Amino acid sequence: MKGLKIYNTLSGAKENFEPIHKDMVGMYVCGPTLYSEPHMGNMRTFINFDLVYRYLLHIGYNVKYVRNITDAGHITNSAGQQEDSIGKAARLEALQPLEIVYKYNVRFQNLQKIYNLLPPTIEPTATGHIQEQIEIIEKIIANGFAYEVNGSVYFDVQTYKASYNYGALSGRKVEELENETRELNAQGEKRFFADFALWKKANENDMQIWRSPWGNGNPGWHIECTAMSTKYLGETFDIHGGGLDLKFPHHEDEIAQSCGSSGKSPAKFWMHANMLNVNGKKMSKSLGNFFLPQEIVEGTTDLFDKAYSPNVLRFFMMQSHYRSTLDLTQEALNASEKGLSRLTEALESLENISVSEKSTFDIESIVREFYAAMNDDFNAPILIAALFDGVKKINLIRDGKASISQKDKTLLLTEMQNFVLDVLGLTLEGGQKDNRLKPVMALVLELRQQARSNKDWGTSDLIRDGLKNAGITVKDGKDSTSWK
RNA sequence: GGUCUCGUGGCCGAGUGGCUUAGGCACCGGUCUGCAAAACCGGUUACAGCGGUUCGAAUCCGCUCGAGACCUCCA
Repeated sequence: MKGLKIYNTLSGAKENFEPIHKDMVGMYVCGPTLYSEPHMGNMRTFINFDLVYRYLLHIGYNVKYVRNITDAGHITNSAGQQEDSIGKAARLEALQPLEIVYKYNVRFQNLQKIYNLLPPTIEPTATGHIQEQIEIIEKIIANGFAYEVNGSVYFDVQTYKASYNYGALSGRKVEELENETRELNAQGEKRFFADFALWKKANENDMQIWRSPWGNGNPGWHIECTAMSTKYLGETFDIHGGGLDLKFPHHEDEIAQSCGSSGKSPAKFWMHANMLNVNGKKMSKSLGNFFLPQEIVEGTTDLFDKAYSPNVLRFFMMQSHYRSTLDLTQEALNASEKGLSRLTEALESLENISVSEKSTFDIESIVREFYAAMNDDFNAPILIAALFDGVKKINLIRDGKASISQKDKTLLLTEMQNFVLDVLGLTLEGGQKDNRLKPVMALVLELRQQARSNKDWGTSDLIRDGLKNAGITVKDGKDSTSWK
């Protein structure tokens, strides 16, 4: 019992978290569909679950973290766009689906490094698990919850509904689902409008086709997650996560598939990360209001007039709770940039702070706040507030207005580093100064100090302005001058 | 149309019955400083509206207005 509470979408309440197997946690998170570049909104979900992963590790769990890569079923043509006849003719330019996936996966993996995401234990692909998907479909059919029509297999929601609660996760009732006329040629094959495809018969245009007991085709939209989570984590595991937009139908259908095949609900805890908004609206490809994680780091997006480090983006996201929507604005990013800088600088100065006999503050209670915040459903904003409480104390001690004992200093330093670096996944950018630059700067600042001693303000300011143009800020302290 | 969520001070954003100065940024005042910046200290501004429950509500209930999500691939 580590005191962690997690909001479970299944129950709609925070519940005490106890893993199925002592000290072991199995976590599955729905990953990206790599038919195009992941945007910042996609990244928010992965960053939030990275926080979950990091905190679970920090409090001592052995975590198996599975996050899939969808590379089948959704990709119909080149780059997911309308294919023109000329492009089709040019064989060299026509990309195979897996070429597209590979291309964007390389970028996605790079983004994970840039944004300091810990790699999952495994990132399995849908195409690598076709056999497993087929086997689960066979089980579902054998249990009477699916039927085959014309080389396609559909999940039988009405039959399922008689034994299980379809809508357990999303709270939806089948009767209330919109029964709209959808322009799907398969619509006529379904016994019931809410039935969903487990296996689809191949079309002539399909670029990905596999053999199955029902003929050539490709897997349905939801079965891959059931197959891969079952394979790597078992029929029942601890946490299933994903974006809020996947709650229905994707996650609801995963539950149906698991119950329909193994008779067991897949996950004890369902966690949903909320959306990233731009001007109050969900960032999405279809709305076109998205930007790429790479663009914002490089400052090449039109939405902002400057570049921000991935560290700032991460910190910005950590300042809101994962279950809340978050509105991205330039002003908010600027606020995060400054706040983060104050936090990391305090952390650096803590290392060099001098100690006294006694502490003015109750350091242990501050540290307890860190854990209390994260134990309360990963409340990172509260954690950050507590960290800034530490910042304020550190600055007071540094200015000689308060004191800290060696023991407390070690405690505070260790825990603040733990939470800032390991849990929040931030990095100390200020600490990456070029070693060759250090002596040069020391020399330059020495010359400037001499000028200042001689009241030669012209030379002093010339140096200061020149350094500023070079991107180096000179900070005149009480006794010494520093730079960054 | 159906289901659901949200509306907090200039901005972002926690908080779900009384005690949080939440926090960050901005702003104002002060300290420091050759000046400036940076640092530091202190301070102002709030709970969409109306009604109800309660000794007491930003927090519970109802209504109104507004925003958004899902119902179709979607993090």
